[in-house]
Amino acid sequence: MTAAAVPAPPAPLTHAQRDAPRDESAYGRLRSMIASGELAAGSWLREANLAERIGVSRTPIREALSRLAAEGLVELSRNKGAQVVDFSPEDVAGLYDVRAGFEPHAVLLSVPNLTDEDVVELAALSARMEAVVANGGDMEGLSALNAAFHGIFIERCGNRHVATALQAVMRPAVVAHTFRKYSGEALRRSMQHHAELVAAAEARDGEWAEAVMRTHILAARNAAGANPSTR
Amino acid sequence: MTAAAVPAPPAPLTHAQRDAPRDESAYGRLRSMIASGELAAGSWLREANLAERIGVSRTPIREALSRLAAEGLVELSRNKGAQVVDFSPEDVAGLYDVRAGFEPHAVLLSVPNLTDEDVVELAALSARMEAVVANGGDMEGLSALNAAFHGIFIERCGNRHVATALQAVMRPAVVAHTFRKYSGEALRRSMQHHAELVAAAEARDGEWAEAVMRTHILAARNAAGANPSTR
DNA sequence: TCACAGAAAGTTGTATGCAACCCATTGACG
DNA sequence: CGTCAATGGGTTGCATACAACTTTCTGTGA
Repeated sequence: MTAAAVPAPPAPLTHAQRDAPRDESAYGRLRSMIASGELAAGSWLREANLAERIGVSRTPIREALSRLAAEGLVELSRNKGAQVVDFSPEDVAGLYDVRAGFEPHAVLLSVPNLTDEDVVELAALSARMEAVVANGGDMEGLSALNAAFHGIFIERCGNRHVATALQAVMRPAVVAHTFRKYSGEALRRSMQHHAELVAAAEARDGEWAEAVMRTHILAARNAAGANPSTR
Repeated sequence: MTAAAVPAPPAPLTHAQRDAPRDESAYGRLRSMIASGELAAGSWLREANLAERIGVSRTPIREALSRLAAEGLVELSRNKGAQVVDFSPEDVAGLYDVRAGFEPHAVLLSVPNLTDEDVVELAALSARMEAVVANGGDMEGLSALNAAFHGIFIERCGNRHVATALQAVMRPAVVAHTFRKYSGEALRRSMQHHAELVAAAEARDGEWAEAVMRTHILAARNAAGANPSTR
């Protein structure tokens, strides 16, 4: 990818950041229900049922479903309804393959653009994630922090459309699911990658950060049970 | 990017293909109105107004707008409405940069997977595009054919999420706008690229195709008035 | 027993009405 | 004259009602 000398855009917040912790909208509620597995993959989503569970009418449910469909989290069948997309191991592998091919380069571009405040925030997010892991749980919260961490690099790469493209393959549901499948060791290693990314960012060493990010994503692909040898 | 050995998925048709020529739904109508410039970039979209122009009630309009917002074609402001996103030259450059970094690799992966029928279809699409250019016009139709042409490569690359990610940066409105800005010479050169891609596909030479595609996209970036020297 | 037609139930797609909210104008007051 | 509050028009957000479609069940006939 050629470096686009786009002057830092007006901070297009990612979905994961904008409505990460508590989004009371029907869209946010549904998304978190999918991410948590409360709505199982492959299951049919009945609008009336969801409306009652969330406590709104069908109208906002329908808008949320169409938005989720555009993001690829659910699949709509005309006059038949929506179902949560079921990610096969091959699908998950494909998602991480795209990220592995894309995100490290975005990191390479972004490191020179990072402000001191960015680095401080990266360090803080890394520390918070380690704390969550130490307290042993809340994989959904961890997933949100992780999205914010990665989002900083992506937003600073100088091309806001990189975020657009990557968002399509950073499905919260899949990431949360991956975290849940992590072994204790894999989880600790993942946190170490974050710490090393912070170190590379502090050193403003883009190539180092690029390499760490590639490692990080390929390790995640493996932890998701989708390493090349098994498929 | 590592090649994902995903066994050709059940043909997830792209939006551009599924509803390219005539989509009578409110979503399709709105999308084509934006692509054609009938709804100017930056202008506010009033739901009641659109509903009347298209001849439906506000409900399907609202769903279409939220879907278009998820795709990044319009921007929603809560309680204020939607406006067509305005792509600055830097934005357009960023879009083509992402494509330049991504799509050639997808082509490299896809060429070995192309069936004879795929190659025939590619040749047919290329011929149809040349015919449209020879008849001198219908940039919207050309844009649809172009999307189908590129879509074949993307769908055959063995990773359906590549399509998901690329779709986010292949905005029909931008592509159509780029075509409109093409000079006659740039347009003919673009068609030549297509023909050369067909030749590379017939020869099953992935690296050749990859190189042509990279050329093709960078030429498009330049034609869009966004070559690096000018920004 | 099986196949098929018909009806009935359930679900989605659309239209409409009303409340909440934003914005601009206007008027009064300092 | 400038500032600020009230008010009105206009738009969006949500709830509800109804129409259209899909699926399933049931009953009849071979």
